[in-house]
Amino acid sequence: MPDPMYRRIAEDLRQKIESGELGHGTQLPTELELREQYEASRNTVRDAVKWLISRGLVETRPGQGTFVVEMTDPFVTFLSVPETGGLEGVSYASEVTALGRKPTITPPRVEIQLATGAVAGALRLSEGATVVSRHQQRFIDDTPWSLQTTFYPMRFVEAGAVRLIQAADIGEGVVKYFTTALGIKQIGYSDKILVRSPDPNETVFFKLPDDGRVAVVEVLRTGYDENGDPIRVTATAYPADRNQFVFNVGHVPEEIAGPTGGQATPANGAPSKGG
Amino acid sequence: MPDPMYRRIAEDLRQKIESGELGHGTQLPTELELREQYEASRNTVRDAVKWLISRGLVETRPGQGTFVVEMTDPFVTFLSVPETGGLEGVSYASEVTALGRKPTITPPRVEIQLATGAVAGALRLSEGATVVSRHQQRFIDDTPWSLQTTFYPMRFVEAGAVRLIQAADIGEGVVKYFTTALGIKQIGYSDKILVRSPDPNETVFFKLPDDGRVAVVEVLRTGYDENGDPIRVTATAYPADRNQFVFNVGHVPEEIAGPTGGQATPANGAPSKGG
DNA sequence: CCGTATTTGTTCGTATGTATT
DNA sequence: CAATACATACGAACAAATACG
Repeated sequence: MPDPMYRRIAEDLRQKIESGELGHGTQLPTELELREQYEASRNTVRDAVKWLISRGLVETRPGQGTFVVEMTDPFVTFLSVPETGGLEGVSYASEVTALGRKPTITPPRVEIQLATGAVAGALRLSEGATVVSRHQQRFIDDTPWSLQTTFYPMRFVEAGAVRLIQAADIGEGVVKYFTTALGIKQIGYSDKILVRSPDPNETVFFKLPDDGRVAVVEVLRTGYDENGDPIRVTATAYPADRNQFVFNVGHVPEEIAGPTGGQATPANGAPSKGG
Repeated sequence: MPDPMYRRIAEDLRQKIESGELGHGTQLPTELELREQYEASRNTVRDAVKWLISRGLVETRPGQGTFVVEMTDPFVTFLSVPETGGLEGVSYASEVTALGRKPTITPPRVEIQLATGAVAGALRLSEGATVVSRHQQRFIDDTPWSLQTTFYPMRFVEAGAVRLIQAADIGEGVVKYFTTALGIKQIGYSDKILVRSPDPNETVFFKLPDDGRVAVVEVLRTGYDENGDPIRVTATAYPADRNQFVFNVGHVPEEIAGPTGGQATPANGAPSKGG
């Protein structure tokens, strides 16, 4: 018996789940039943269930039981632009409706702030410089989907882009608005993607389990003008368990758009025999 | 008392960690000391510590104690190609050495397999068609960094690209080899990024904690030729806690290369006042 | 190398609270 | 209201890993 008992119980249940013997949504035996099946104490079977929870394989519902998690089909976000059409022409709304879902965006919450570390660095401002932040919550089919905050240097407002500090959506997009209002063109952007644990706000908004099991993907997009100067930085947070991201480079056939369904790992594992 | 006790203990410790009162690498009070400080039982303070572990804030070392985790500075992978230069000209090795680290790649493990769901779909082959897989383990400074498997349709081998089925690295890159050997040019690729929990192989190779807390980022890259036909699909898995990914679109200034250090969320949270 | 103290890991028992049916 | 099922909390004992003399 190399492994502790709660691990052996957990591996046994895991095998039953992954083999399909316990399908999505089905209820596991109750703690009392597991205790009898494995001849362990209730605390020990609870440790096994906790291990499964930390893998995202099951969830517990007080008063009901323990259930194999249902897989929601992931939403795919395109972070690159189609070859045809201007830079970043597609908006959030068009991305989503194209897939037959109903997008919602809250009106922006606008704040005037002092730039801190990461934002100041990305915008090449000194710490403490004034920036405008515009924060929006985005939903798909009434499900919370992402939290987005964009930071702009205050000089753009002073130069006449006053709609930045109005709490109303800029329908045509800020990129186009900058072109018409200021003559500033965004000719490129850089996306940095990282995965981290959610902060308390994100946990509440996305209704994530409060054990921090589900990570968030943060996409940091910095836009540049013709002089190579950064004109804005956008931080968007997505729950990692319901999102995928696609980048196309060069020429890619059209059909590679919709969700392709199965995303199981194509055997990145051990060799068929030996190691 | 709204929250359970173990949560209040955990939040208190969390606050001490995030405020810097408990710096990286420092030891937390022992379970016995915590039990005295918070007047709770050992099991309760252990539940609090488990909550911190699941957030990746601390780690326990049997026989030693509980410690605030050390942050390793993340490695940045560029998934887009520089504007100058051919499609996908940069190789893994040059990406890494440019940042002053020593890359290592194992010789490929070559297998002949039957295409399954995801791979068959991406390569537009029928299920059960023959494919060649080439699997490599990649290290940086002797730290396991990624697991990569590329799948090619067998027809390329039959057409003369015999080096695909040799267990030796293809120094100039498979993309270039395809051009010289077969006259096939990759004119674009599509990257799909997703986050999932590690499988047992990845847990061992990356030395991840066996509680599945650290996710892996999987990058699925499908390459296309001039006819829009897929010529290969590469699946690369990275531990989510040590990696970031950068995509550049359009024109982006040169300096946006090195690790920019701080990756704290730039305030995607609640408003300064109210909700 | 050995033995001891310290610290976390595992397992059991028990009691009580809370959510759902 | 009662029954069921999971959540929290306490106490206890022994095992395993580590550090130190």
